[in-house]
Amino acid sequence: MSKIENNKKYKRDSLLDSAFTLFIQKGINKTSIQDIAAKSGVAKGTFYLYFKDKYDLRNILIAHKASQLFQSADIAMHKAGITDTIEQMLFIVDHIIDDLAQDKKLLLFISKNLSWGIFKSTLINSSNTENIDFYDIYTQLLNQDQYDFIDPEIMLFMITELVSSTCYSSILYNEPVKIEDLKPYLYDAVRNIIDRHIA
Amino acid sequence: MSKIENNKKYKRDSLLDSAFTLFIQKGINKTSIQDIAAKSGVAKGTFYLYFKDKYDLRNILIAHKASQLFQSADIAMHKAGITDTIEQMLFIVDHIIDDLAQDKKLLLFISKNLSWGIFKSTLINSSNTENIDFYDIYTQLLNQDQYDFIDPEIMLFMITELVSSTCYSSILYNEPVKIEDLKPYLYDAVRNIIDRHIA
Amino acid sequence: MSKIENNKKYKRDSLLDSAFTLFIQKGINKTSIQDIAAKSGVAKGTFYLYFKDKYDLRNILIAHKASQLFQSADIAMHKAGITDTIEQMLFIVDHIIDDLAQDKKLLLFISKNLSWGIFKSTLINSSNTENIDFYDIYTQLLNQDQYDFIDPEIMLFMITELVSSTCYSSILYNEPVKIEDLKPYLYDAVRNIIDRHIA
Amino acid sequence: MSKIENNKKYKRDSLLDSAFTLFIQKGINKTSIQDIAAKSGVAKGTFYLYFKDKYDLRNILIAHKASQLFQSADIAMHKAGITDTIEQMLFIVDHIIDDLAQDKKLLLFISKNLSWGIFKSTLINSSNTENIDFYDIYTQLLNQDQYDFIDPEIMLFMITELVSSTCYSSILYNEPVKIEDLKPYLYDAVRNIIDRHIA
DNA sequence: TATGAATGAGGGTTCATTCAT
DNA sequence: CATGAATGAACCCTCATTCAT
Repeated sequence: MSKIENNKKYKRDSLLDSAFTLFIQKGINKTSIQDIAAKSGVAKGTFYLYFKDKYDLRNILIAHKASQLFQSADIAMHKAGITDTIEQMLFIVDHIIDDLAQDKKLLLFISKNLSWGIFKSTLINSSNTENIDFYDIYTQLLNQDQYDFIDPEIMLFMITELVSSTCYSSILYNEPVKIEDLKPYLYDAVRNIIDRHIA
Repeated sequence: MSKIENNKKYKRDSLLDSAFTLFIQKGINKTSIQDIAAKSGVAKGTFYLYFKDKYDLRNILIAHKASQLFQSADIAMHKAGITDTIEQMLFIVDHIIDDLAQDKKLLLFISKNLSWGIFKSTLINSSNTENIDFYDIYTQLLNQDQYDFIDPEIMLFMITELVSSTCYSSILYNEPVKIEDLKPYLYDAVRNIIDRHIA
Repeated sequence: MSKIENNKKYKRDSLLDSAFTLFIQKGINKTSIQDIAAKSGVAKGTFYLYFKDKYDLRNILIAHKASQLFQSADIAMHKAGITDTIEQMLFIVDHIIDDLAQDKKLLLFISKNLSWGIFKSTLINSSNTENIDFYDIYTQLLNQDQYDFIDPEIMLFMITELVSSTCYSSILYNEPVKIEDLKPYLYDAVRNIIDRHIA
Repeated sequence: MSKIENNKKYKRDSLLDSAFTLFIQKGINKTSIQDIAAKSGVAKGTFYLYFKDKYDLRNILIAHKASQLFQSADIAMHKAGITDTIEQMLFIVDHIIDDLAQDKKLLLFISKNLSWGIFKSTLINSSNTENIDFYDIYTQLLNQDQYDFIDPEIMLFMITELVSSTCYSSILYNEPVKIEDLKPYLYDAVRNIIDRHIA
């Protein structure tokens, strides 16, 4: 990569980082392109050389951040040598929750912007080279031989929604209880959902 | 004087209705007060005679709509003569889901705006006379004698979050499956959550 | 005066009082007719039954307040039995300064709004019955027999402008010195102006 | 780059000029930013690239205009070779009065906006590089060796207030007499004030 | 007389987007 | 590639004034 290429990549990343911080601090609607450019130390016009508009940038950001979460969990899972599919799923859930509990800003951003629709279209079906690992995790879980799941996609859907929506309130506001206190009940519910889907 | 009072009530309702439609069509951020007033056939300034700003109106709308849902379910439940607490909960969930399936716009609006935090502060703890029934339902469920629930608030929280987040995707986009196909799995999961909370 | 007449007079005075307070607190530009009406406990429309607009009310207020100041000084002067014209002028100046030093709000209002132009047109030449005494004081001073003044109107003009403009800064902000410290120099200057106008 | 800088300076000056004219014609309160921008032939938004708001612009204008007056008088005074401090003061007063008599609009603007408070804070104590000459004049007058003035600041204050307030009415409205007829009396009064402050 | 609901013009301000440099 | 001055549409909100009651 040439020096110019490097410089471009650096500017793009800088804009992404700045936008991420500002989206969290003030919300996407109250964040102006001027704000993002200023925080990145570039001119307003430069923004348009890299992104179409604020929402284009946001979508890229979501895919990027969510993908990172799953990759990190996947790597840790393999390191831990877990092979049972059910335990793999629980490990990933737990790892992601812990990551988000550490980084509440990230949770705030992802929760406000990530739905199952985007989850599937942007991440799972993505041809985006950045997010390949993520697609792998998903298909590996669904097409494995250990268990014979009934409607595995519904199962994953319910788990995803239950976990993400309860964690949002619990991690960010400790409502109705803090995440550590919620976890036993939550994982119990998840296990039950899985059990009910085994043929 | 009654004529004027009636006229005011009519205007206020008209503004609420117009705003509701526009919030759904374009989202609250892209809806201007000008838009709302125009759709209601009143002048821009008139809006401010009834509401402080867009968000004041939204909060009133959320409380109103959500309260209606629960009241309607409560009434139907009593008509049906259901007395078992667990069956009551499932009946209410089912009734609300059916209402929302009929009125996707309402679902869209409520989902985007109703969180567990608002759920508790606006509805449950509300001293708002409009929403009294709703508070009653909640406390009746928690303080009944039939069952001895462990952490009933966590239980209700998990049920609420699981149901609301899965229904959003399922009713609106039939993703991953349509609501009728999701229901068996969903109610099964709900029942399991309840079972695990019985002492 | 009938009961209705009394009521009308009362409302008018109430509007004048409310406006005076608000003009001082927030300035005339930031005071709305709504504000004035609300403070008086009457409806917005009622304002227009008594005054043409905000500025109509203000002019009436100025004439009224300024006239009061001079009347009060005149009465005190006669009580004190001062007969020498020069001493009369100095007595009036001193009395008004003391009144304004006691009532800084009044000073603020009058200074911002009273010019020599209004002074003459509204007060001196006024056929307004409320301000008759004031006109008398002015003509008495000019048409007396004790002294033979050269250009007495210029003399009064210079005295009025010197006193009013220096007092504003001195009473309100103690700049460059407080009024008690300014007085000796000021009265000395006034006496000198008078002396130079004696034929 | 110099072209752009020139253009910016031109725009800024154009806005200042337009505002000045409008402030005089309609008063600052009735002058909208829209008006100023339109008169300058720029878009409304452009105004905010140069000034924070209307009052920011006004303050810059006052300092600028008042400073010009004193500079012009100072230059003329030195050209005339006047060295006696008392004569210097009278020369400056006379020069400024003549300038203002020629430019009634300027007088109108300055009178409505310039008080002793602003006089001191904005002009005398200013670190603004534009107004340095002005500060010099003031300190030179106060700290000279020819005369030993008692309370020189009070003296200057009284002269300033007397001159500015009488000139306003006289120049603009010829009330009570036109400025040429007032001058003899006024300068006589000023000389007397100075005399009484010599130790 | 008195009301106060309704109006809608108009103000200040922000900001996405363009384009000459 | 990068800039940032300029734009002007669009926003929110206030308020003097009117008029049906």
